[in-house]
Amino acid sequence: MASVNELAPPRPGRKRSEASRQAILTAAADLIAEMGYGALTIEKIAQRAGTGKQTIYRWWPSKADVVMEALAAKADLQLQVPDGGSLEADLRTALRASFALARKPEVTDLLRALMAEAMIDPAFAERFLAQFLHRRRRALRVVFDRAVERGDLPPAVPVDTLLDVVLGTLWYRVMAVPAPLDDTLADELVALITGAAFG
Amino acid sequence: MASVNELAPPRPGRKRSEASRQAILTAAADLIAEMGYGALTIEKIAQRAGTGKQTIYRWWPSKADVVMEALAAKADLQLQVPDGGSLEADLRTALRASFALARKPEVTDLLRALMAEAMIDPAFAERFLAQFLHRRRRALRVVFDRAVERGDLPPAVPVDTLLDVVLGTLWYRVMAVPAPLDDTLADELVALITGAAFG
Amino acid sequence: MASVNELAPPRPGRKRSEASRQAILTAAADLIAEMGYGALTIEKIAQRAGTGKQTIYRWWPSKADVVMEALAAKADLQLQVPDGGSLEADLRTALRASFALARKPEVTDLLRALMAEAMIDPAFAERFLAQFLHRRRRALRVVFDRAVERGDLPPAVPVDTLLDVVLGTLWYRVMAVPAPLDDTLADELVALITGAAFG
Amino acid sequence: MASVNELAPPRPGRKRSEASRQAILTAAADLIAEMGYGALTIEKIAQRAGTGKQTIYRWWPSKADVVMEALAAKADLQLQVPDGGSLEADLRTALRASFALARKPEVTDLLRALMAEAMIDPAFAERFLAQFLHRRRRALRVVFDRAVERGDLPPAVPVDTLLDVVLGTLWYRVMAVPAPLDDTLADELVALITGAAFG
DNA sequence: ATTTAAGCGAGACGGTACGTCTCGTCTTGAA
DNA sequence: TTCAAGACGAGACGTACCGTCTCGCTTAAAT
Repeated sequence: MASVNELAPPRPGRKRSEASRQAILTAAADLIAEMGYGALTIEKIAQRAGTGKQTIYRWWPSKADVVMEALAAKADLQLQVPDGGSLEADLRTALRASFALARKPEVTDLLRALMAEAMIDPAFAERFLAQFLHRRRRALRVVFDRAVERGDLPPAVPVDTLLDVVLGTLWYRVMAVPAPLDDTLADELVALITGAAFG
Repeated sequence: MASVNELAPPRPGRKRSEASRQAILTAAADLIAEMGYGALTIEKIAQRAGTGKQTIYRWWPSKADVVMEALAAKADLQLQVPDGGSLEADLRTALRASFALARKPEVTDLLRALMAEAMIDPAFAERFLAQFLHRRRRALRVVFDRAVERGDLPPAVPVDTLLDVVLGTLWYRVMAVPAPLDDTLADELVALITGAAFG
Repeated sequence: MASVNELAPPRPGRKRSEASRQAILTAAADLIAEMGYGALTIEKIAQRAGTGKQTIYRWWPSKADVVMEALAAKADLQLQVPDGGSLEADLRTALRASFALARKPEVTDLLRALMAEAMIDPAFAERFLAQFLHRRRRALRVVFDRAVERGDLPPAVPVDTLLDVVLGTLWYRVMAVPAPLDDTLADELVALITGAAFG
Repeated sequence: MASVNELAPPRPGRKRSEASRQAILTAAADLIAEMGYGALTIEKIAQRAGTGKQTIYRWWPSKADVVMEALAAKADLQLQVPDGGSLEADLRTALRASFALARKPEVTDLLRALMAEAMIDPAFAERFLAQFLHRRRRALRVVFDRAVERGDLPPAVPVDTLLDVVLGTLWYRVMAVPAPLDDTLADELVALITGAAFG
């Protein structure tokens, strides 16, 4: 997105400070790790980053958007699953990668914070779904679409529901359950989905 | 909770006002419906309920606990699933009932708010999990345990993972997806779980 | 001032803290003495006084009103001039007293600050004129009215202009001139006014 | 003012823009008339004038200095009183001219603003007194000095006090009193001063 | 003609204070 | 002892300006 290479209109005035941007994202992530999202404030981010508050308000609509960009800096949002020949192989690959990312402690904290904010602030929810959740959902969907084309799944299979199942399980463990997001869970989900008769 | 039935020692002084308790729960639920959980404050609850703030602080540790009690007043937390003879029947019954409850708009709002708060406030998370989430999880677990006993499921089946799948899907739709929590989804989940070979 | 003794309706809730009121007035006066009115901020007053900002905003409409009340605590606003038998005697008494008050350094600072604010903020100007300037002007006016009754001044004398002359000179020295507000000036003004032929 | 006439070393680089200077002075005066000095900011002046903020900071040490220069553009600061033959005539001429200038609404606003700023900002006070107040005071002083030479006033008369009386009355009406700065006041002051016995 | 040195409009920057909002506690007098 | 009311110390909110610092660009004197 935002490939503004072609005709970036040379606006007047001083350029945005990349150093400040980085300092703000780092400060936000560090503060969440130290004291939790509940205690995160714009003022603390600004102070820790050594910037003015206005520099944050100028570029991000809310502190949750700062956190979302901090996550994007940590996690490649573009999930790519090469064709492994079967649904089972592809799904295992995709889930293990997703789980490995989501269980990294500094990522888990950010995920929880973002989902919480999305449930509280509808305006942010829109941005979070569009820029994060649905992006990854679409990436995972190609695995299922490929399986349907390949014949691994019957054409009538409710792909959206399968996505809800897989992603729901991931998020449920992130949010509500102490059980780990490990390869075992990935394999169990793969077995569940590939083992179901569907019909 | 705190079943003060057995031996309520007759302490001196004025009794707790049940009218105020009800007014507070109602005010909290109404305000969430009107302006969202993000705009909910203790002060607004007190003003709407016509009580003092201290009356809220005296009886609930946080505004999220007020909301949790307001939800308990709306939804019977004790899910009972009579034995329907098969896993398929029991699971369908349980899921349809759960989904019907969770998709009621005034309940959905409260669920979202509580889960959000649980992800932000670890102290509340503990109470929320113990008093709400795990209670319902245990209720659903008997359906699977019964199926294992009955032989509908092999003994080695990872029951906890199945619970995560079912409840995760429920929560994922509540939180992140516009798709409805309807009987179709319940049936698809039942088919997925009962259709899987498991081993 | 505002003797609300007669029928103070017993309002519910906590009473206003007299300790905080005093701390705020003292802090404001001290800060002006230390760093000047230009550097005075509500936040510094609150911090120095050990109160919250809201406690200031709750009781005073602006920081200038705090300063005005701090001045009232230092200077008795009710100027009383006993009848000395002649305009010359009364005027000398009144001016010497006024000048003695106004030249006290901690009072001079507050006077300058209040007049400055009155010229910048029309809403405060109204309060300052009504509650301070005109109150003292009226007190001085009785000296001249008494002189007219007594026959020391002809009935057609423009009393208001004489008040402007006397008070204008006082303020001009406070604001713009290094020359002192001493008894010499008072005597010169008395000589000027009682020596003029008026007619 | 800053007479850089003699040996302006011809420096390289772009010349100061007279258009911007005028636009800034005009914008400052207009904004004061529209919203009062209290709401005047450097940023609003720059925006209204269509200049950058730096262009203001480069040439004026504070916004009050901008206002002072805007006033100089409106009012000739050099008060000249030709010899009219008597103190009475000269003083009447001088006061009527001063009052006529000071009562013009757009001038009154600027005078109030400048005096207020001088009482708040000691650094500006120095410039204001030297470049404005004392300049006019000296111009008026020649009227009294001439009268002493001429014999209209006894040699021992406290000229400085008379200046304080006259200018104090002027400023007091500008600042604190709704009564007009009209010819009547001028005549009353002349009568007061020429009618006093002084001795 | 080219270089060099301001000045210019624009606007981002690190800060500070604003006036408001809400927190959780404390105080008051009535029930 | 609880209740409604409301003041209190605390501190974050989002905004407005401060005075400074780039940024490309326009000028104009010196090369």
